[in-house]
Formats: sequence, C-alpha cells, structure tokens
Amino acid sequence: MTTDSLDISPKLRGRPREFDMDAALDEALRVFSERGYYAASISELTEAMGLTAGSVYKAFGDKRGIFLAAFGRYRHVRQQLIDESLSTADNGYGKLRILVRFFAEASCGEVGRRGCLVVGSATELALFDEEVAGRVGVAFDFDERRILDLIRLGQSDGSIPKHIDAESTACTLLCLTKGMRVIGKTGRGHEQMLAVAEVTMKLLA
Amino acid sequence: MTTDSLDISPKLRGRPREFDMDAALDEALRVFSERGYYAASISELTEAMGLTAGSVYKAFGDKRGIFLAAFGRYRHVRQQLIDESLSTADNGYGKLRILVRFFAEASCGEVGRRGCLVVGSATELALFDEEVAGRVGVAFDFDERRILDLIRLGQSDGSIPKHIDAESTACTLLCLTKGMRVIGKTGRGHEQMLAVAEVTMKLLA
DNA sequence: TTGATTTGGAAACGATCATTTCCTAAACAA
DNA sequence: TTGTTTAGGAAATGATCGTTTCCAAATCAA
Repeated sequence: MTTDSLDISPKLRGRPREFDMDAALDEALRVFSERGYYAASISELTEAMGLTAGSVYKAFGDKRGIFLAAFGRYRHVRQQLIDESLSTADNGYGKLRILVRFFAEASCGEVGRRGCLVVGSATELALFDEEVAGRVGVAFDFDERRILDLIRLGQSDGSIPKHIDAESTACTLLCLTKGMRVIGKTGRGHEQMLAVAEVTMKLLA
Repeated sequence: MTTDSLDISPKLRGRPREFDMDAALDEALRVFSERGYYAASISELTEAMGLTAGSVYKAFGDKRGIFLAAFGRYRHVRQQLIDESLSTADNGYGKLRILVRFFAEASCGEVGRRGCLVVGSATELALFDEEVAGRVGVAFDFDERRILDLIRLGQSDGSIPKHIDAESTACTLLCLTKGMRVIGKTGRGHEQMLAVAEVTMKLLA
C-alpha cells in the first residue's frame, strides 16, 4: 500500500529526499507498536527506517514528530484495509460481522502480539500528552461512529432489529474490538478469537 | 486496605524497615498506572513512595522489582474489591452484572483515565519481558476463569440460559471488560459506560 | 556557472536514566 | 559491651537517551 498522500507540493527546493516516506513510516510504526513510545529509541527507529538520525530529524523534527507521522500512517493504512473489507458485504449486519471478524483476525497469533498502535498510545500516552490524547480520541470517535452508522444502516435495511439501542451498542462494540486487541497481546488462537466474534454478533440480534 | 501479605517472616535481623510496604506500593502502582513502565522514572517513583533511591534498591533490587511488587499489590487489592462486591449478589447472573458494572465504574472519569496496570503492562511490556508477559497472562486467565465459573454458576442456578456457550462468552466478556478500560482512558462518562454494561448483559440472555 | 536551499550522515552534546558506593543508624545475638 | 546484619540516604557512576552541529552532496533558479 503506497500513498504519500499528504505531500501535495509538486515544487520542491533543495536536495530531494532520497528515502520512501511511507516505507520508512511503516517501519517506524512497527517499532512503536511493538516497543511502545518510550522503549522505542531513536537508534532502533533509525535503524529500522534505514536512515541516520540527521535525516530523521530533518524530516520529522523530533521523536514525537516521528510518532505522530507514524500514527497518521497507521490509521490511514488500517482504515483503507477496513473499507475494502466492508465493501464485500451488502447490508448493515453483514458489514458489522466483517468488521468484528476483522478485529478478531488482527488479535490472533503473532499479528495480535504486535498489538494496536492506537490502543498502545491510549494506555501509554493519553494521560500526559494532550495532542496524542486528542488523536486517540478522534480515532476512537471515528471507529465508534462507523459502527453506529453500520448499525443504523442495518436497522434501515432490515438486517438488524429496530429495538436495539444503536448508540450504546456502538460503544459496546467499540470496547469489544479494542479489548480483543488487548487480549490478543497474550497470544490467543485463531479459533478462539473468531468464537468471540460470533458471540459478539448476539448484540445485534 | 492493608495486608503486607507476603511477609511471613516473624524473625528479622538487622535494622527494621521504617516505611509501610503496602502504602509505598500503592504509590508506586499509581505512578506506573499513570505513566507506564518506562516513563515512570526512579526519581518520580521514590518521591511518590516517600523514599530515597538507596532504600528502594535495598527493598526491591531494581526498577523491575518495584514494578513486579506493585503489580502483585495491584492484583491483590483489585481482587479483594471484586470479591467483596460479588458477595452481595446471590446468583450467577447477578454476580456477573455486578462484575461488569464494576469494570464500567472503573472506566469512567478520572479513575478511568488513570487506567489499568494490567492492561497497560499487556500493551507496553508483554512482547519483550517474558516474566511480565507471564504475569499478565495469569491475570487474564484468572479473570476469564472467574467469569466462566460465574456463567456456569448461573446456568446451574437457572439465572443464565443453558444454551449459552460458556467458554466463548467468558472470553468475550473478558475482552469487553478490558476494552472498557482502554476506552476509559479517553475520559468517558458514567452514564455511557453503565449503558455499555447493560448492553453487555444481553450476552447472558 | 554561482547562490540558495534542502538532504544525508558522522560525530559530539548535555541531560537524564537506572544503579552503585559509602557511610551512618538501628536492631538483635553473643 | 561488641559484632553482625540490614535499612536510610547523599553523592557519584557509567550508560544511554534525544538532539544538535557541521560539513558534503544534490537539486533548482538566476
């Protein structure tokens, strides 16, 4: 998946950047996901990104800058993956089932152990870094809103009962999907997490 | 809540310890919960505990030792609180409702922002510290087992339908309660989290 | 070409980190 | 009392952290 989506400037002055921004950020977000913010040292980050400290500081300003850029990249990549998956279902219930199973799959085995950058940021940084807290809040609000819209879609296309409280159920599903990511850090199996996904669907019946 | 539960040695040699172990650990676990492991510096820990670095290193060996002791203390205190709460209900469903609401209450406002030490340890340390990973795993297994036992209790006392898959539902409730703690880091309201708790109970109907 | 601008990269920087050292104080055993 | 043991505490230690500096290289505009 390549984007470089934020760079809209066609005119660049000075020596052009030699490395691929998205590829570098993919490595950075992997290190941040695995290690967390503080345990990820500049040395480890630059080595993973294939850059020297100088280049990194030119491009991102400071360590927090790397993190925020990686956070944005992570969100972008994940959302694109989810949007693709959701398009294969044709009603609200079906899309929600795919969404819940998507998180279940992301919470298994080695992928699950790697963890979620947003969940990690919420627990490690939300209390003392206002900007990160804001971005985590926006990410969770976005995820909750998507679930809410899908529930309402299902209620209007007839795949989800109308008596369900859409708002509360959306927040519950948000908790569930993020909780899967936490439990997934302990290395759960495929079948177990998919069973959780199936049980979860009872909330929409 | 005072315990000093692990000290079974009545005979001590040398100068006796001057500080209260449980009180010191309560402060340490607060710092670790709020800051995370790496961001919690020895200076901040010792200041919060009201001790000097020398005393702390005599008592705990190293920073990880402080953390592991605080982790144990945290689990002990929380479990005692939960056990007390559960005893006020008289069937499986009632106990589970109290349990779910207990986590909902712990995920609101300032208390929720402070976060859960086990969830934080899972996301920050589980991948690179085997011992912490083990303790997190034990903690989650214990929590899941308690839920499972309560579901089976409910199924035998008639308060929970027999057709429910106890194992999968227990793991789902585990995800949900830990997920509440994650979402709670963004500062959710009392009524919202309690609504989540009510929706959650649909999994037991 | 020349000048302006930006990147790449090695080396150096000060700050802070976890930890140790060294000494004094307080308890018990002999 | 004296000796042994452990805790309290200030100061020092070495390592590592994030960051900056300095210079060469690469691009565009003039």
